[in-house]
Amino acid sequence: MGRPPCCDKVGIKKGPWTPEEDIILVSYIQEHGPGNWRSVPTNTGLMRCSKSCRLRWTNYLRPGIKRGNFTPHEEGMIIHLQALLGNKWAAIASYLPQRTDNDIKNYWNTHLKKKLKKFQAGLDPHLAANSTTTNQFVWKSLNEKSSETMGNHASSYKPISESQSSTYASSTENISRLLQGWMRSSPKPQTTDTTELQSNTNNIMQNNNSKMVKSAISVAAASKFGFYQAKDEQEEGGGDMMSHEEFDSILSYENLNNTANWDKSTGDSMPQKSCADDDDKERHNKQGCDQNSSDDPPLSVLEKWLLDENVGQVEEMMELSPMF
DNA sequence: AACCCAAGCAACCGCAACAAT
DNA sequence: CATTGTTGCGGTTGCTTGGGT
Repeated sequence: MGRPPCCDKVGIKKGPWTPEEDIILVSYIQEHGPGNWRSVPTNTGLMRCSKSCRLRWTNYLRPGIKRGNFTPHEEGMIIHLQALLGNKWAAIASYLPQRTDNDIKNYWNTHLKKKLKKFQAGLDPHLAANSTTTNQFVWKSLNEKSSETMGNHASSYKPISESQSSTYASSTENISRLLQGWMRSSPKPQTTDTTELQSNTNNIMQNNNSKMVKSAISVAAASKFGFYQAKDEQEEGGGDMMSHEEFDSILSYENLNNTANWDKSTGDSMPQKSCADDDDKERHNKQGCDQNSSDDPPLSVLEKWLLDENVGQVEEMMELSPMF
């Protein structure tokens, strides 16, 4: 009978995060950087446990998160990686740098499982017995299918490296979106003044933009895997966002200039916080900080194999599918 | 309009891994 | 080496929302 988990402590708030809490959290992280989550609730006054703060940051607030529909190619990647790695969502997410493990996990459980079942049901039993083979088959099938449905839109696909400015949402964009959603759902806002709140959000956004960075490994992976994204999707996401384009235009420059310092796994968006920082050295080493160095990233055998294999498959797919 | 149900997703929980002492 | 504290991960829950009746 040990002490209760931190989140069970009296006074710890649970449930959905409010925009105010998000702003407080982002402000704090912007100033101090992610990590040392233990101290976050204490220093910010947030009535949340450290785990909750970390989760909120990594899954929703950190810059670089892409939300919304998964592209057919992302689907394929997930299916393929799941077959290779199993339910290692964090590992899978590392190959889809714009997506969080939670997002991928949810998408797998709610969409892809069903799709796989559906496909497996119609497959040759010998093929279906091998999940890896099956999933790779499904990936191709799905892509072939999606290429049919995409039709003329196929030509509008382009590599992420050419359109990354709009694919990388800032943490403040996330807040903005949340704020708007929250305003929609709350006729009588809990805050004194939502205009002020939005103004605060904008301030944070502007401050945060200067620190907006992007993962070097993600760029490498994206270019190597040949991630593609539909223009339609970008446009679709832009409509409901306050000043989306405006911030995108700023981000596009910042992102490209801060590529090398982004630590995806910690969500560390602070370019000035180098990998050599004593505090984070171990964690960075463990989680692949070396990959941010100017040298070629050291890849595990599995990663090398995976990358090589996927390159082959992507190229093959690009040849086979009109989508690419 | 009211109710029911299923899907989707945000958030929580428990455990494992790791570092510090 | 053992203990303690912190962080990260994967499974699961439960709330919200949208569609159907």
